[in-house]
Amino acid sequence: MNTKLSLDFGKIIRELRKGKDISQEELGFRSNLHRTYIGMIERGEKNITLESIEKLSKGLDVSMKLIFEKLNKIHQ
Amino acid sequence: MNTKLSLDFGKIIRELRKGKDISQEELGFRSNLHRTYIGMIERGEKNITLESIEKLSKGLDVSMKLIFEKLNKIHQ
DNA sequence: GTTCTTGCTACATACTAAAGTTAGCATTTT
DNA sequence: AAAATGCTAACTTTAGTATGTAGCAAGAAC
Repeated sequence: MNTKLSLDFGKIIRELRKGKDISQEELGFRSNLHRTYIGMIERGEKNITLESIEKLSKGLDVSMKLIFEKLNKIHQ
Repeated sequence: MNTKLSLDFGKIIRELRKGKDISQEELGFRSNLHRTYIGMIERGEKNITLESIEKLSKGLDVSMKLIFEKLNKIHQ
């Protein structure tokens, strides 16, 4: 992957995770995704699906709406 | 699939498409996705990826942010 | 009023690209 | 040194593409 979109999305996830001050592993637990997969997402290497976006949003305790509001600001 | 999330997402896409008064095939052309895939998404049968969400949003001429605002209202 | 189109959608199947999951080790950071 | 992250590689599952069939509605047409 590594498209502008996946890179921008990863940046937002990393920013939100750091804002909560938790590790990739901890976010992995909270969102039921593997820690290495979290890393791939943050690096923009994967094209995440809707279900996984929802898992991440729950793990980060934010709404998907918020994620896309942030994405809207930095993307394009 | 056919999770609550994919069903809710599909409902919003169908609603937006009908609002533009275009067919699944026409939306397929505009978003560079296959016509049958548009149908599957609207029926909640597939777990769409971020890239395809962006394609759909461009084809529908709305922002991803708007899609998730609408999703937020009906989902959960 | 029953036959032709015509357009749209549902649905089945099959293929191939890539998402999702995991393990292991290297590298960076604190 | 320990904790966190990067990175690779292998594997399973599924998204996404493609083609084809069937059904339904509306409308025109003879």
